[in-house]
Amino acid sequence: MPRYQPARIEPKWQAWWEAHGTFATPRLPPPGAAKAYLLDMFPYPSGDGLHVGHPEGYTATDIVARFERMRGTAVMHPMGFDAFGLPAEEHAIRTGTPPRESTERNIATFRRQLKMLGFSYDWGRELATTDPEYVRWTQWIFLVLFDTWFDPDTQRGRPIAELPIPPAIAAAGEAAVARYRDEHRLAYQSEAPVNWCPALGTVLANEEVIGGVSERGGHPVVRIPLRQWMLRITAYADRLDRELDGLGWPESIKKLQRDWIGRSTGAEVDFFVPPAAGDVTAAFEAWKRQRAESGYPATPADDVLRIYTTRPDTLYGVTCMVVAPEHPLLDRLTTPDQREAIATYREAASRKSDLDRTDLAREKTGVFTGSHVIHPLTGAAVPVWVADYVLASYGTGGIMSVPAHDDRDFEFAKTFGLEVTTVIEPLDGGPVEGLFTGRGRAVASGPYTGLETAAFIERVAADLEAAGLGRPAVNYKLRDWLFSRQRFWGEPFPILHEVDSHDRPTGVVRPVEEAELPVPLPPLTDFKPGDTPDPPLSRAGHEWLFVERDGRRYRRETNTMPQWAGSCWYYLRFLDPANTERFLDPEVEQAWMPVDLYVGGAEHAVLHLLYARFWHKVLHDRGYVSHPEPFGRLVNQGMILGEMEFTGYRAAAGGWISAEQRTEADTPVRLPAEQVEKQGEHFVLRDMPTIRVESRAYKMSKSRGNVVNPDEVVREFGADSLRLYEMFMGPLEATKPWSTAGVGGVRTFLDRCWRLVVDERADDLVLAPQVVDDPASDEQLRELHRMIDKVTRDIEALSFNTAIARMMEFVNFCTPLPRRPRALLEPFVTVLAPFAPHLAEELWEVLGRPAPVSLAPWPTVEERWLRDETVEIPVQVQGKLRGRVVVPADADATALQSAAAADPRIAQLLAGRTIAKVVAVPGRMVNFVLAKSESPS
RNA sequence: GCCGGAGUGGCGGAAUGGCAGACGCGACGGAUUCAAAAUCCGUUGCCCGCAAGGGCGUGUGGGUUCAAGUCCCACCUCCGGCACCA
Repeated sequence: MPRYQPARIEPKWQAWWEAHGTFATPRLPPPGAAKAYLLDMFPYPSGDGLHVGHPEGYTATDIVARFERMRGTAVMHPMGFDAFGLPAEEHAIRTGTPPRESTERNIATFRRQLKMLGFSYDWGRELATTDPEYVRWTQWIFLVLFDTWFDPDTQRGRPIAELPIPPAIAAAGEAAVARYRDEHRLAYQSEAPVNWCPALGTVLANEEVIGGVSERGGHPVVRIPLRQWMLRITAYADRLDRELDGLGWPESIKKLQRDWIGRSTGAEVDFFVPPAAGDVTAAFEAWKRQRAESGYPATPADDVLRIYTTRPDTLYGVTCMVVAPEHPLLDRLTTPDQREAIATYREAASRKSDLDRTDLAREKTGVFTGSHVIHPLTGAAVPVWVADYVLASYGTGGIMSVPAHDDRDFEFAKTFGLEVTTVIEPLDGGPVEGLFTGRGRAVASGPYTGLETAAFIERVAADLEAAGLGRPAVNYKLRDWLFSRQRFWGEPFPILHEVDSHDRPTGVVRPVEEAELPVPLPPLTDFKPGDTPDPPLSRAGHEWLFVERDGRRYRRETNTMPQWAGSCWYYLRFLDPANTERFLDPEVEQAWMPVDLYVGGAEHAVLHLLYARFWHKVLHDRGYVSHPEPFGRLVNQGMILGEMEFTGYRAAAGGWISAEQRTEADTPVRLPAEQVEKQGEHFVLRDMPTIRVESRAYKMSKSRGNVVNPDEVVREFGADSLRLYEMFMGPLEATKPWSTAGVGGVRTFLDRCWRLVVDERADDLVLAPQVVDDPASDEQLRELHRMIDKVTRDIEALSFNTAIARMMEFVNFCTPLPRRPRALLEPFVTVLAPFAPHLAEELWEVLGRPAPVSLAPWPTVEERWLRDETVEIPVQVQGKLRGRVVVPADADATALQSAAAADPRIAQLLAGRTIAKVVAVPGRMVNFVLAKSESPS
């Protein structure tokens, strides 16, 4: 009884492929062969094992990989693990198990599950970001960043040794030069405010802080400054933005990245801060004269309040200035009688996380500093306020407030009763009362009155620059990348801090020699965070912590890198995973890069993809990689939701309550599909049709209990069924709900494929008696070649659902055939192979062909079988379908028309009518348009 | 609020401006069977009709076109993301 048993054949072929090295990739593509680098976003090996979302993208790339291999392309298709990360560390804190142990266990689970699904990875290239050899090169790349400065003139990263040293610095000695270099490196240290939660003893990410307290436990969080490693990604902001242009990425993802980078153009303008005593006008005039001579300074002295605006055309509408609570000039601007109010406000602001401060629902707050600055164009005195809606970290940390033409300024002015001065009118129509944020024409703007926004901006920026009062400027929302974490389970920084005889840092930093890499994690038994934001590594033994070099004593950097570090370059290491001499052989890099197809979830649209592009560009600038961009084509697989659910609501008082009337007090109850029916737009209870029921699929989650486990699906249906189902569900990029019945459907299809070839009633595994060596008929060949053609084109377009539908049609065509020619079945099995590789290998063997079908040549489509001799053409009268005629495939418009007119039914409809026009599209359709008022009734 | 994406049978979904609903699930009917499972064959958008046939139909309202799910305008709903960036 040889039925289709995936549990028997799947492990068999997985073992076969492994034993024969079927998917091992050579170091370089063979001469003359095309190459394809097909990459999945490697998973974080969580303790829960694989989720059904993982195999969706993995199957898609695997089908392409197998397809390309069969077409003779050299395929790079690797897999690895993004294994540093928080969950392993928290598990370690709870259980005392070292993170490396649990991580290795989880990787073993993931590896087993991935192999169970028959993906054609070259497992010889497997890597984990936690492998000491991998960490070695991650640290090495950090040292490249440390050794690089960004030359704004050429827009490229260059070796720090090439950084021009200003004469004044050079004259100040070696220490000053070293400091100057440190300030220009792409990896640099700075004091940055972080969210410190004393109760949890850890620093939290912004996302982990809600309403000023920790997400977990609800403990207070304070903002404290901490010395952090930063990466100067902002230097590359412009290139990261512009170089998205040529990429084959979804436009939506490009836009997300552009919005994240947030490039805006406008102008910087200096407002004069008058001296506390003396003649303000005279001082202002003197300042202007001085500026006209010296020009606009790159960094503002403390006699000006510098602001950035995207709308310099609203300069005449400024009614106040607002600075961030952290603004450096705030002390100087605060008058004695306002000192206390300002101090209180600042203190309150410092306690808030960024998240609270940007809560839109909140009323605007602020305090007047008591002082005024002088408007550079009008000479008017403008009051200066402090408010936390202005962010210290963007632009200059201060703004000019134009209530008439900016939402936030308008709201602020309303709250505090400040003046609103209209200086822009819409191009169409007259003045607008109150707020108008659009572009338009300037009014009451001195010499600029009457200019339209664009012209105004251009002129005023040029005038300001000529007068040394401002200049055109570009700003980015993107901030430098805070790169250090106070965590154990991450890559240690290959950095040494010089210490004095009392182990106090001298401020001198020294990179670890390349030959000494990797810097290993120290052995620790206690991973718990402490009472201070000191990283766990600071509790390492002295033998790890302190080292001597050239007679000086150093303490190791005890922060670790964030999880993103490893995923920034893994796609490069896959190409040359065993190289002990360098991170990647340039010959190999040039042969395989860039990645031709990168598939993964949209949750990485910004961070991972932006960080990886940044590192790649630095490596490119420094000559280590040949392409400026790593990922040529990107596709995001859609999310797989849980099964569709029907939810009714039980009223607190008892009985059902209709879904649209429910309140928080009513209890949701999950209903079986039989109790529900559709009525018009909504689902209702079958027994009580007045009660509406919600129908929706939800994201899979443990708490909802709708998580589908791939192990169970494979056990019940087989890996090929899981692969095929996930591809058949719908378009790769769409969000779609899981349906176990649907898995059963594709399993039935695979059963039918099996029976097409195998005799199920025999005792042994033998060919079905219908399988014969007859030549295939013309009709059969047409069916076959059309199927091959469609599947080929659909794989190229990643439209796997329709490719599978076409294969199903082909099987439906073959099943009733009493004689099934091999010439039909063998090409079908090869076409099936990328989708259901185990079944295809087994059928290939039953057909008596030499394994593996996985490397058999992809069948060629013969054009002549795609053409029909006759076609059925729809005939319309007045655009309505009224009949069909069969005509030769090459019939022209005239022939079509006469054939259609000859059809009895059409002739009857046309009898006695005046034909105004006939539209005949050869091979498509015929439409008779009747003269007006003559439409048949 | 802003920015994406999507609205097509009971469900998942097909459809270069040219026969709406391919393919699958479910449902119904038949064959097979002592029976059931499995399998095979068929029907299945809605309404009227015994039928032939006819009418309606791709979120809503308008428009372009011989012809619109597809193009244009306005709106509604759902999903996802961002969110005081001056």
